[in-house]
Amino acid sequence: MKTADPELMRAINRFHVMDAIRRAGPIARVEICDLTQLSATTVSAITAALLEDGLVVPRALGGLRDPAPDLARGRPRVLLELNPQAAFVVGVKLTPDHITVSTTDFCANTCASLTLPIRISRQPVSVIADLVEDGVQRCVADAGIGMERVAGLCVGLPGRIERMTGLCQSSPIFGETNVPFAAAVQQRLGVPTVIESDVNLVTMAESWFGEARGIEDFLVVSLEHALGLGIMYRGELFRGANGLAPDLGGLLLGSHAIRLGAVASEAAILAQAQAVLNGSGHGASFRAGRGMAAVVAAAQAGNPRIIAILREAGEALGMALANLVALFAPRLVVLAGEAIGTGGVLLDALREAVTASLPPSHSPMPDLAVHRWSEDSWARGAAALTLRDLYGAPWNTTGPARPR
Amino acid sequence: MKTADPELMRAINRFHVMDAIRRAGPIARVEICDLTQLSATTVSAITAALLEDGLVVPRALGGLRDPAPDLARGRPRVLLELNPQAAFVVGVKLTPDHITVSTTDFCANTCASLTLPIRISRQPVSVIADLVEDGVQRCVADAGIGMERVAGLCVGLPGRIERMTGLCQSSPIFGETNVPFAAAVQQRLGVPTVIESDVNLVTMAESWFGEARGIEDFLVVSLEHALGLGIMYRGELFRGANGLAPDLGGLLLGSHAIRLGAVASEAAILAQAQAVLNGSGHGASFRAGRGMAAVVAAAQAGNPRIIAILREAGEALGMALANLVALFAPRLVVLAGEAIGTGGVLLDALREAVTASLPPSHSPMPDLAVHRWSEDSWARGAAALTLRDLYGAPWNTTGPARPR
DNA sequence: AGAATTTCTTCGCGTCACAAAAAAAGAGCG
DNA sequence: CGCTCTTTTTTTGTGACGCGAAGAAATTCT
Repeated sequence: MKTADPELMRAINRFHVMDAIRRAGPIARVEICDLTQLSATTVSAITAALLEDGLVVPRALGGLRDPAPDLARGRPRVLLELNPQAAFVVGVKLTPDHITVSTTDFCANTCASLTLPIRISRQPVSVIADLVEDGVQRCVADAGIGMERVAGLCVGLPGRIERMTGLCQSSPIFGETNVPFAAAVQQRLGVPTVIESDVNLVTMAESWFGEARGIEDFLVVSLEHALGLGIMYRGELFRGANGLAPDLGGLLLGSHAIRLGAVASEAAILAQAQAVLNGSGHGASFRAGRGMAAVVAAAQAGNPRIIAILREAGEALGMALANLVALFAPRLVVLAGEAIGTGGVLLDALREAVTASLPPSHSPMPDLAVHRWSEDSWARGAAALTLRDLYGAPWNTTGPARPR
Repeated sequence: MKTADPELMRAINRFHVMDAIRRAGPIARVEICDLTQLSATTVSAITAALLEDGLVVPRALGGLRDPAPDLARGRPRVLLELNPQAAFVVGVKLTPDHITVSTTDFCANTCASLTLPIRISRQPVSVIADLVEDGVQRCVADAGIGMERVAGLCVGLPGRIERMTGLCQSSPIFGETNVPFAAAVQQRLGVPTVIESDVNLVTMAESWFGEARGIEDFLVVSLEHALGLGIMYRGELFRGANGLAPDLGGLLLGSHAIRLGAVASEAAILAQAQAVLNGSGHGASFRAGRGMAAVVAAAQAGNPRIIAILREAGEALGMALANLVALFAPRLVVLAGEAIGTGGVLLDALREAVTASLPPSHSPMPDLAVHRWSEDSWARGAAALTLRDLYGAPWNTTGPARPR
C-alpha cells in the first residue's frame, strides 16, 4: 500500500465512479452516489472531469422519461455512460495453431476481429512478432481507426508469462525461453503492450462479461490444448509472489510424481486416444486438429477405452480442483474446453470427483458452470485488462509483484 | 476497497508511521520520512498526535549521541518508540492437552505467561471457556495489571475457525460444531475477543518476530498434533473467500482419495508407529504424550519401519508443499514440529520431495527454514494480530470476507 | 561567542470530500 | 399560461489533510 495523498484519494474515487458507470451501464449521478457511497458533490466534480476528458458521455436524452411512478417528477436525470470512442484497445491471443486479433472500443465492444489460422508454434520469435504486427495492423484498419488511437495492446498466450517485465519465461508457442515478447511487439507497433497468461484473459472476461459477473472469488479452468487455471481472489487476479499466473498442469497428482498435465490436458487425452483409435479411420481428424471432436464422438458411441481415458482425466482434474476449491473457497468454478463443453463422461467424472473430494466440512459447494467461449471472449478479456489499467485502478494495477 | 476521504488518508498514513516505528525500533522522525516517503510535515503532525495519545514515547535521551562521523552535528534526533504501556493484549493457545496464556505489552513483549497442562479436548464448551477465563485472569494478574487495561484478547486453536464471526466451525478441541467461542470468552471477561486458527497465529509471529521478518510471501507448516498451514500472501494472511484459513490436512494426495492428514500428521505417524513399536517398551512414552520423541529416537536408532513411516510422511508433505509453492511462489517456507525440528528422516524426505516435485521451471526454490517455536511464540502471534487491529490497518483489517 | 549543521515545527497554499444552500429542469394543476 | 411541487445537479462555504518553504531549536565546530 502506498502512502496516501490527495491525489491518491481522487484516483481511488475516480476509479470507483468509472467502475460504477462501466458496470451499471447508463446511470444517473444519483445512482452513482448510492453505489459508491460518495457524496453528490464529489460525484458531480468527478463526473464533470470525466466528461471534460471525454471518457464519459451523457446519454442522448431521446425518448427516455422512464415513467416509473415516482421518478417522473422532478428534474430529469442525466444518464452517463462510457464514451465508446474514448479509446481503443487491441487483444491478441496466440495458440499453437492460430492467432486471433480483436479491436474493441472503450466499452470493450468488439469493433473488428480476425483469426489467422497459422501454425505458429516453434516459429522464430521475430516471425511470430511480425505476424502479430500484421494482424494488428489489419484488424485496426478493419475497425476504421488509426493506430494512433489504440491506447493499449494485450497479448495472451499459454505458458509462464511475466506480465510485469513483459517476458515470456516459457511457452509452447516459442522454442526459446525468456522471450521479451511484449517489447518485441511494442517496438513494432509503437503501442503500449502487455503480455498475459491466456487463462487470465478469459478469467477477466468472465469477471466483466460472463458467468462470473460481479463475483469476487471464482476459478476458471480451461481444457484447451494445454490446461489452464485462472483464479480471481477478492476481485483481483491471483498471482503468486513472483507475479506468475497459477499453473494447473504443473500440479502434482499424487505420490507418483505425475503432473496433472500429463493426464488431463487435451494433448494427453489425444495421445492416449490416438493409440486406441489408431486405424479406425480417425487418422484424418487427428491430423486436421479435430482430434478432440473425434474423441468425444467415440465416447458418445460408447467406446469403453475412450470413456476410461476421459473418466480418468476428469477424476484427476476433479481431485486437483477440489484442493483448489478447499484453498480458495470460490463461489463459482467456470469450466471450458472442447471435451468439457460437450458435457459427457469427462465432465461427469469431474463433478463426481470434486464433490467426493471436498473435505466434508467444506460448505457451500461452489457452482460448477460450463461455459463455451467464443474466440473473441479472449480478446474481450484482453480489452478488459487493458481498460482496467487505463481507468487506473490505483491500488493494485492488476498488479504483479509489487516494487517498493 | 472503501471510498477515500481525508480520514482514510490520515488513517493510512498513521498506520505507516506506526508500522515504521514498530519495525525500526527507536527511530527518529527523519528516518520515518525516509521509510514512509511522507513529508517531514506530515510525519511531524502524525507523531505529535501519537505522542499525545500516548501510543508512542520519546526514548530517554540518556547517553545516545551516536558519534557516527557526520551525524554528530546538528540538532540531535529524538528517537521515538512504541509505548509499551499503551495497551496490553492477551494471547491464548488451546491444544488438546494444554492451555497457554500470555500477556504482552504494546510492543508485543511478554509480560507474563502460564501454561495449564490440562487435557481439555472434548470437555464441554462452558468448561473450556471457564478454564480460559481463569487462566487469563491469573495471567493478567501476574503481569501486574488490571483487566481494564487489556485491550484485546486472541484465542488460537486448531480447526476451522471463522475469525469474522467468532465461530469455531469445528475443532479437535470441541465435541460440538459451530461453537461461538469468541462470544463465550468475551462475555466472561468483558474484553474484545477474537478467535483465530492457531497456525495463523504463528504465521503472524514469524512475520513480525521470526525468520520471516520483512518477507511478504511465505508459508508456515506446522506438524503438531494436527497439520497446520499458514500462508502469508502479499503481506496479508491468506484466507479463502469464506475467510477460513487453509487446511493442509484436508488436501488430497492423489487419485487414492487419501488426505494428507491421514499420512503426515503427528497423529497419523503415531498411530502407525505405535503398531510397530508395540511391546518394545515405549508404551509409557506414548501414554505420557511423549510419543513423538520416542518415534524420533527409534528412527535415529535405525529402526527401518519407523524410518519408512517418517519417510513416507515427509514425501507426502513435500509433494503437497511443492504444489503450494508452485501456486504461491513464497520466498520462504518455515517448518516446525517435533518430528521436523529434530531434523532427520522426515525432514530429509520432505526436502527431497519438494525439490524433486517443483516444476522444473520454478525458480527460485524458496528457502526451507526449520524453526522450533517456544510456547509463547504462539501467544506473541496472537498479540501481533490484536495489535495490528489496534493500530488499525485501514484497508484490510486482517480482513476476512468483505461485506458489501 | 558565533558559524555551521542537522532536526523539527510553523505557516501558507492547494486539493479534496462534504454538508447546506441554491439553481435547474421538468410535472401537475388550476 | 403561470404557479407550486419534486427531484436532480451545481455552487458555495467549511474543515481536514499533505506538502514545500521558511523559521525555530539544539547541538558541534571553530
